[in-house]
Amino acid sequence: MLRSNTCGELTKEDVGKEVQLAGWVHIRRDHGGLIFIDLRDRYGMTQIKFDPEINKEAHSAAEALRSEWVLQAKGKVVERPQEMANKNMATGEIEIEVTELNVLSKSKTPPFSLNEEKAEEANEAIRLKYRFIDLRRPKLQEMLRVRDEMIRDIRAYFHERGFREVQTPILANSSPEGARDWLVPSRLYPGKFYALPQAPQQFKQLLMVAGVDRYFQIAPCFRDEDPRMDRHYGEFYQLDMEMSFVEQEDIFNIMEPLMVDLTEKYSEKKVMQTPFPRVPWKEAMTKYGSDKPDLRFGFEIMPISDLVKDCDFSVFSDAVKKEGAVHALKIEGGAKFSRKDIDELTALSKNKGAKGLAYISIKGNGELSSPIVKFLGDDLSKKIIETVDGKNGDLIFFGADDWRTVCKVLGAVRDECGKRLGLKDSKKAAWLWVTDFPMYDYSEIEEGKIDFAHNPFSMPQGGLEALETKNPLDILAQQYDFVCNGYELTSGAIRNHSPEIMYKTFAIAGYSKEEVDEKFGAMIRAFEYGAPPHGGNAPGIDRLLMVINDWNSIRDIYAFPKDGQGRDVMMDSPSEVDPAQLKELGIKFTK
RNA sequence: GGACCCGUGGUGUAGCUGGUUAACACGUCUCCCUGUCACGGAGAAGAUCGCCGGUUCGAGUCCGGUCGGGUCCGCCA
Repeated sequence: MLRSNTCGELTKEDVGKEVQLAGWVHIRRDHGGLIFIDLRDRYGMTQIKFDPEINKEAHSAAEALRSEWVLQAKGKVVERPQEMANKNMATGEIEIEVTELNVLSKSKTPPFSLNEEKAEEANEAIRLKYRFIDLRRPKLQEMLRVRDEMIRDIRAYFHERGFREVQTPILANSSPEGARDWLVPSRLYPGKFYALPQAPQQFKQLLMVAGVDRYFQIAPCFRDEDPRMDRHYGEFYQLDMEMSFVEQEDIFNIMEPLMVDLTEKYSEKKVMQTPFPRVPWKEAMTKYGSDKPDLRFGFEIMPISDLVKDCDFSVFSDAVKKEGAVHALKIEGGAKFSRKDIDELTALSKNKGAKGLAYISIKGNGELSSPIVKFLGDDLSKKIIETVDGKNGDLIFFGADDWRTVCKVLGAVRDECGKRLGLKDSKKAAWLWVTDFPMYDYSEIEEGKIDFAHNPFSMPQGGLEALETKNPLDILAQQYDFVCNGYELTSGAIRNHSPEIMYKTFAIAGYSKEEVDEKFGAMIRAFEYGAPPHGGNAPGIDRLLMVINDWNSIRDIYAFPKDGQGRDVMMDSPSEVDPAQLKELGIKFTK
C-alpha cells in the first residue's frame, strides 16, 4: 500500500503514529520556513507540514510542489498547537510532520481552480472537457456517492422482496411509440438495424410470461431527443420493475415505502403524507390544472361554469355555451401581487393558450379590484367570491375556454403563484399517485383521429366490454403516474395481457391486426401461451435524484455528462469512423 | 425547426452616452517570510477584446454578417 490512512480520518486519537498519506495538493502555503500543504483525497483533507528543522531534504523538495500534484507523504501525526486548530476541518486538530516526500505524479497548472471559496466556477464547456478534474470536487464526489448508495439500496430493497434483476438486451429492436430511436446498423444483415431500447418494456412483460414473477433492473434507456439542461442526451437510467398477479394497489404498496426511504435518506426533504394521496387524473386536472401537480401548497381550482353560464360577461357565458368551462383559482394572500406580477402571470397564461387572465383582487379592506366586476355585476361577483370562500387579501383568477385549456392555464398560474409566494418548500416532498389516466385522446397530429393518450400496453378499465360499448374517449386505463413536487417521476400500469383485448385496443387507435402482429409479434405470441396478469412501473433514477435534491443540471447527476449539444467534449464523441468500418456495414453517405 | 441571451489575459468579471497606457480579482512566475489554513509582502509575465466587413478623424464600445457557447419552445411519458 502506498498509504496507511486516508486524508479524512486522522484525529487527535492518532497523535504519535507514524503514517503514510497519499493524495492531491489542494493548496500550498509556503512561509519560507514552514510549508503547509492541504493534501486532499476523496475522503477529506489533511494538513501536512514541512519543517526544515525536522527534515531539510523533504522541506526543500516541498518548495517545488504545485496544485494537483500527487504525493505520498510519510511522517508522524502531531497535535497542532491549541490555538492553531482548525475547527472547520475534520482533521483540524492534527497535522503530519513530514519526514519523507515522494512525488507520485506532477500536474500541469489546472485550467480552472478547485478551490471553491477562492475561484468562481469556470464555464461548463471547459469543466466538461476536464471532467476528470472537476470530479475531484467534493460536491461531485458527493453526487457519485449518493447515486451509488441509492442504487445499492434499491437493489437491496427489491432483492429482499424476492425480485430478480435481469439484464435485458441493449441491442434490441425499434419500438413504434414514443421517442426517436437510436439505430445501430447490422453488419450481418445489411439494410437492417437494431435499435437501442427506449425502455425494456416489452422484455419485462415477456419476463412475466416467462414466469419470473418479480423483476427489476437498473436499466439503461436510450432516446434520441434534443438535449435539455435537465435531461441527459441519449441515455439515462430507470429503475424498471414489473410484478405478476398484482393489482394497482400492490404496485403502490411496493413502491411507496422505497420512495419514502430514498427521499428521506438522500435528501433534506420530509415526505408530507403517507400513504401517498391517490388523485384521479380528471380530478388532478380540474383541481390543480396539471397531471403532475405540486401539492406542497393548496390553491385548489374550482369549476364555476354553472354559476356563470347565463351571466352578462360574454367571455364566461360564451365559453360555457361552447361546451367549454369556467374555473376559478383562489390564491390566498395573492392580493399583494403587484401590477407587474399580474402582467407576468397574464403573459404566462397566454403562453399556455389563454386569451387573457381575468381576476378579482380582494384588498385587505375588502374592496374589490378587478377589470371584470363591472361586467359580472356586484351580485354575481359576490356569489363567486362566496363560492370559492374568498377572504380579504385573496386573489381569484379565472380561466374560460375549452376544459383542457382552462386546466392547463390555471395550472400554470397556480404553480407560478406558489413559487412567487415562497410555498415551494425545499424541505418538503409531496408525493402522490395520479391514477385513472384516459386510455385514448384525440390525435395531436391528425384532426379527429383517436390515438393512445399514453402507453398502449395498459389494460383498459372495464376490459373488452368497455372497449366494445363505451365512447373511446371515456375509457380509462389502469395507468398511473408517480409525482413529487410537481415533477412526474414515473408512469406505470397494469398491463394488457390478453391478445383479444390488445387487438381491440389497437383497432380503436386505427391499427390493423396485421400491423399489430408485425410490430408487437413477440408479445402477442407470448400472450397466447399463458400470460399472467401483471403490472409495474419505472421511475427515472436521474430524475429522482434531481427532484429530491433540487439539483437542476445533468452535470450534477452523471459522472460523464454530454454537453448542451449532445457531445462528449472530453472524449470527442460523436466522431468520425474509419471508412473501412462503414464499408463493412454497407453504409455510404450521399453528399 | 423557432426564440432569446452571451463571446474581453489561464479562470471569473469591469469597461458609462465611441476618445488613444483595456481595469480588477484569482491563478502563473521570481524574490522575501517558521504557525498558516482563501497565509502575508514586493515585483513580473500574460489579451491584436471570437472572426469578417461597415459607419467614423477614431470602434472592446455603434451597425451588418459569420462562427462558437448558453437557455428555452418544439420534441421527450
